[in-house]
Amino acid sequence: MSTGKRLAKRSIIGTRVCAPGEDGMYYSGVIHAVKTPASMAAEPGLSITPKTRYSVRFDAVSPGGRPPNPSTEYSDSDLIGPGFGSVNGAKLVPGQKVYLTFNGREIQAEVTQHRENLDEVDVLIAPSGQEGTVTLTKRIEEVRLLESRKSARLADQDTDFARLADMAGDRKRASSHSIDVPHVIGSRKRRPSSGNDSERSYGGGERPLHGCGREGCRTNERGDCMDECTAALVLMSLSCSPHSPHNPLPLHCQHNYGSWGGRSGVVVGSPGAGGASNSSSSGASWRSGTPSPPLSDEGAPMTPSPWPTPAIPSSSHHHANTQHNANTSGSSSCSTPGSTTTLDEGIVLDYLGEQHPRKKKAHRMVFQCTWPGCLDIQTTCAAIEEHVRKLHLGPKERQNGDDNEDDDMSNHEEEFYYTEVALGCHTSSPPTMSHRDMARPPHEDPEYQKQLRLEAVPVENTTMPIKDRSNTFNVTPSPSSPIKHIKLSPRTLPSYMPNNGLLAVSNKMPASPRRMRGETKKCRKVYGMDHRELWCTQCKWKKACSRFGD
DNA sequence: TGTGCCGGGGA
DNA sequence: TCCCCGGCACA
Repeated sequence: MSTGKRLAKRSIIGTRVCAPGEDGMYYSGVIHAVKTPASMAAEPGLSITPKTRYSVRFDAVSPGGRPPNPSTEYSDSDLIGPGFGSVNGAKLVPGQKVYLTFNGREIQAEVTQHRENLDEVDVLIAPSGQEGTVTLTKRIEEVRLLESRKSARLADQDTDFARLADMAGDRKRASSHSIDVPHVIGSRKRRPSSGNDSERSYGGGERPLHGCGREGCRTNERGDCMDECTAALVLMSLSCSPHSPHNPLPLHCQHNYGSWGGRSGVVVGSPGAGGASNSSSSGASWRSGTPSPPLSDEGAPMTPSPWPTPAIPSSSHHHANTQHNANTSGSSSCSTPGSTTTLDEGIVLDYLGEQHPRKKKAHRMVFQCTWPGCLDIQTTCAAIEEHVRKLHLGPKERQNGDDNEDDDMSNHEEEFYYTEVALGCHTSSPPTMSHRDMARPPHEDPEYQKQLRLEAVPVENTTMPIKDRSNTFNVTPSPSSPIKHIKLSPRTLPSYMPNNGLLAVSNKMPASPRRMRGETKKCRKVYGMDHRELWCTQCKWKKACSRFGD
């Protein structure tokens, strides 16, 4: 039975925190007692003073660990967690277990070195889907001592309390000894749109600094800019047609909907492949691999049919009837620039202004492997995929499973490790149809895309695999066209992005995960109350907008 | 006050 | 699971 009221604040008891053990490592646990001196102990959690001591019930520790004595009491400065200190101020010793977001999912890592002067930590990870371990250098604020256990829906938003624990903690309350009631899991308290909001669980923010130089593309104090840029650039190269011939969803949708190689329940809230199902209303949809919401209930997404679809009813002027027959011979993953991509719920991205799907390509495409250290070039899509598969991914990556989307997800990983390179083509950006401009998100603006292309050139002048291999983001050196093709791993999409994450790309990347109100483009605003039928399902249900969601 | 959307509930 | 909506947080 629900009262209909939600608690705005909760006791600090139960808050997950980390406390230092005798070995210098931090161990996670839950506050189970708060002791405030003198008269203020009546209401734990609300009467906290600098002298308050906290008892922590530590989680089970793996063999070899030396958790602190459970009877140890800590002051707030000892603890790391929501409402307490942040990992920024912690000295991480080698062997310290940390969590970080890698390829859109949270993984556990082990600190090998902490360079306090640089605020960097070297961590050892064993990414799923890869053999062996990988050493990453992370910013200290990118690692978390607490495993994120928030709901799936929240997992891709910045309310990752673990991050808040590590990040927001000191940023927000460093100046005060009085402990505000922490951000508690499940709390519906709105996130402040302050600086710490930039702490998103970026799916691919594993790279070191890699600024794109675009002002609107803030690097989030680190290198996460690439994700946003990449996502934005993908708009221009949605020629990354879905791999599976029978899977019509745009790439981002597929990946966000799909499963991600099922790590058995270690980490809740680590959207793997896409890491971006923000709009999931059930909160568990991506965990179960179930698309949520369905692609469209009124829109006209690309149909599974491999042949051209019938004309789309003109009930919506947003639904351009420019479906492109993507069933070109050969691998469907070989994209065709200029195809009109239908995004979520009927929104058609007519990127690059190409209105003529059958327009002959005036250029020749080759395919370049982007696996780190490998720049092998093949002339066919199949060849490069084979190359990637055999040389880099290994045969195990390939299993003949076309029976469901999940298989598609995992079976086409090679797609992410090569890039299509055009040799001497020219892509112009004619103005788009004006009636579509009416509801065009900024990223669909030809001017914006043009700007993106211009800006991408100096940054990615050569094919350059990025450290995080999932972000296979390449711009060819072709002189005639700044950007020919961009392969974007599904994991590249920032995890805060909704299912149709691409639509969320804006020419202004706000520091806040939520758009500022003024710039919010939600279905309600775009279509108005009068055209509620055009709203995305989520908006209709008063859920997080899946179309223009951020 | 309008908006976004969480959480819950009914069908 | 779909759909709706009360109500909270926020601008």
